[in-house]
Amino acid sequence: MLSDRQKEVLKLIVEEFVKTAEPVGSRTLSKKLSFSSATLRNDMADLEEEGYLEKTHSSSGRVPSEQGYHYYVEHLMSESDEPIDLKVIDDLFDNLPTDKDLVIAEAMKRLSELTNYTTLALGSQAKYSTVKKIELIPLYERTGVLLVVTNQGHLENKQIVFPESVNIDDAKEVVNILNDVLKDVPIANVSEKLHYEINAKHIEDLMQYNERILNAFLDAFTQFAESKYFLTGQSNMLDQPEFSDLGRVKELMKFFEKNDVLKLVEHADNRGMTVRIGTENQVQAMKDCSVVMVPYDLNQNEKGTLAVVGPTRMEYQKVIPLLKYIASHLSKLYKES
Amino acid sequence: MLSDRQKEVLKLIVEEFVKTAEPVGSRTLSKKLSFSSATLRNDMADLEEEGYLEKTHSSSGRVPSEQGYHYYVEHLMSESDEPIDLKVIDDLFDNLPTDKDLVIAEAMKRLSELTNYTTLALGSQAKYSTVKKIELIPLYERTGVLLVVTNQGHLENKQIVFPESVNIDDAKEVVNILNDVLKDVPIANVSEKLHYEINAKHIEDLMQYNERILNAFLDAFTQFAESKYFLTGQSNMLDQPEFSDLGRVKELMKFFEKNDVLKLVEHADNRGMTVRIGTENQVQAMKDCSVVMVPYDLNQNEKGTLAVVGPTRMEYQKVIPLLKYIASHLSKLYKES
DNA sequence: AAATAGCACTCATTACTTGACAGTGCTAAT
DNA sequence: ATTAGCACTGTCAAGTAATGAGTGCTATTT
Repeated sequence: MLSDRQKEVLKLIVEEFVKTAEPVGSRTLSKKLSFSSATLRNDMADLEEEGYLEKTHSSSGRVPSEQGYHYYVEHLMSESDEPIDLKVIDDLFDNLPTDKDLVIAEAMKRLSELTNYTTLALGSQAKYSTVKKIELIPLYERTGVLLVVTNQGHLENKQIVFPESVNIDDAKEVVNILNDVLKDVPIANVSEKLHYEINAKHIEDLMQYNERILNAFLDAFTQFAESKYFLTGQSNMLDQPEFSDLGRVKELMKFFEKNDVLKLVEHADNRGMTVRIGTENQVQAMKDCSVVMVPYDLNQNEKGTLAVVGPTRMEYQKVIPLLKYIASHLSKLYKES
Repeated sequence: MLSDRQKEVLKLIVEEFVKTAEPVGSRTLSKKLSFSSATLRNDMADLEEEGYLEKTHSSSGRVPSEQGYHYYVEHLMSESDEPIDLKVIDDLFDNLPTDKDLVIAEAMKRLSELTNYTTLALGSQAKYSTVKKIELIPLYERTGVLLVVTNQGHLENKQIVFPESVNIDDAKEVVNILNDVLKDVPIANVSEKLHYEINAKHIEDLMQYNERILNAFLDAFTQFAESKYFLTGQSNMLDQPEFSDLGRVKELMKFFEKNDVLKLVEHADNRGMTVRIGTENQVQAMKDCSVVMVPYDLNQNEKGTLAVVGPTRMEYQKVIPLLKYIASHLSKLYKES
């Protein structure tokens, strides 16, 4: 068990290190706590033994370990002294853009500017919704736009060019049949359903020489399955002193460029905040980074995720309330509509 | 005027420097050219005086100047010795995805992998096309998706929530009127036209208490005006030795993250290749970078732009033919449909 | 028993020096 | 016109030394 003073020491070390990015020594602490540096050195040695602190080298000050950060976030963190400025966020929700995706994107952009970290948002994932309507909008004799709309208002579109053998009325006929067959079918089951019904409804031949439409159609569904995400403020990380090493920077930027970022928010607790610190992220490039995730409601069944990616030495005090604030705003927004 | 030998010297220096990123000295050159180093030193001094070469410090080898690169690209560059591998590109155009935007994105992705530089593509810009169809797809009693399709097959959609005072039939009525009024109107003129017609057609009151629809609608047009672009392989630049300096890296990454990248391809010659070297890009962060741009046909009136962004020390020999090859493929693709 | 003062010791960081080396420009010889 | 030879210049890497922040331990004080 940690003594009260040890807790206080740990808290101060985390906060000091977050602020300065320099290992914290006993002298610094003794200025804030009315104990001599020797006394605090003993506490620090104990905290290190228990795994809450680390040294960068044998005669350096202490730095919080991953365990130390966790303990801080879960037990020691208090309300920030300077109250957080929510104006920029409130302003957005007071003057909502009409496009919901834009709300998320903009909120996360502002969050990333406010915190100087990178933000990641997972919006509503089309793959969990059902087909509402399929439509073919003709443009010219042989081109048209194929639309698929889901009950959640997601939309995928494909421009298609018909082969000469197909006239637009045939194509419309196919679309009508598809509408009948696929209405209210969950996106995930479309492919299966389609194969089954193509036989049952004897539209096989119509489909066959309309292969192009079928393909465009299947393509649209494939794209639904890809989850869209918003990643903002990648370059903010470059201002963090932990990325003063070129190798690290490369590694991180390449990681951000890959679509692997989504792995970061996998298996997040979708009922409350998740904090993953350093190596818990299971990604080499992120071993000095923390990810704070908060779920938000998209509708009764579905949750999205908002996350902040920063150095382990992150201003948790500031990030966590901000994230929760935005998540609750978004949840409310989706509930209303 | 440059003597033949001087041209040869310039060519070799450019190619050697492109390969090694090290200033080229007279000894290196004399191994490839059967003249003594002293002779070549004289030529180098002349080339420097004429502005084709530079020194990094008083006793260093020579490095091409911006003018030197230009001369190389315009007069000295020859076919690459090792023929360029077009397999990866051909493969894409042999197995076309149904979505055209995807073709561009994928082509540029492959180009960026092939060259290890960053690529930038400007696709067809909706703002130059005309309104083909406006549609409202109802989802539930009070929500729907508003669609605008252009003659080029571009599409913008907005999910909208009606105020209680509006029923969906009213909304549909508005959409019908808009369809009449805006059909074949260029996107750029929509706003003007709309204001004029709202008065003329006496739909003012319908519109007024349907403000939300009108806004969603105007939003859709605003989004059309934003040009979409594809930027790929940003982190490739980090492997270039010119970006071994953290400050530079930061600057570049921040530049890529802003939407300013489009400035790079502004005023490009849309009839043929444009090469902008170093400071010609008018962007601080790009002062050691070159941009090679090639236009491609989207249709009779409209051109897109493909560009490669790399260090000034770029493999022009490899990049230029590849870019042209992809541009011609894309032009053909758009012509067919 | 808890807290503190004092001291030897450990690393990291910075500044400075040095030698090796790759290259130049110039002059004199071919 | 070309080349050999040489003095000179700047960069880079390795080595050295001084500085300083911080620790652990022990003996002493409260």
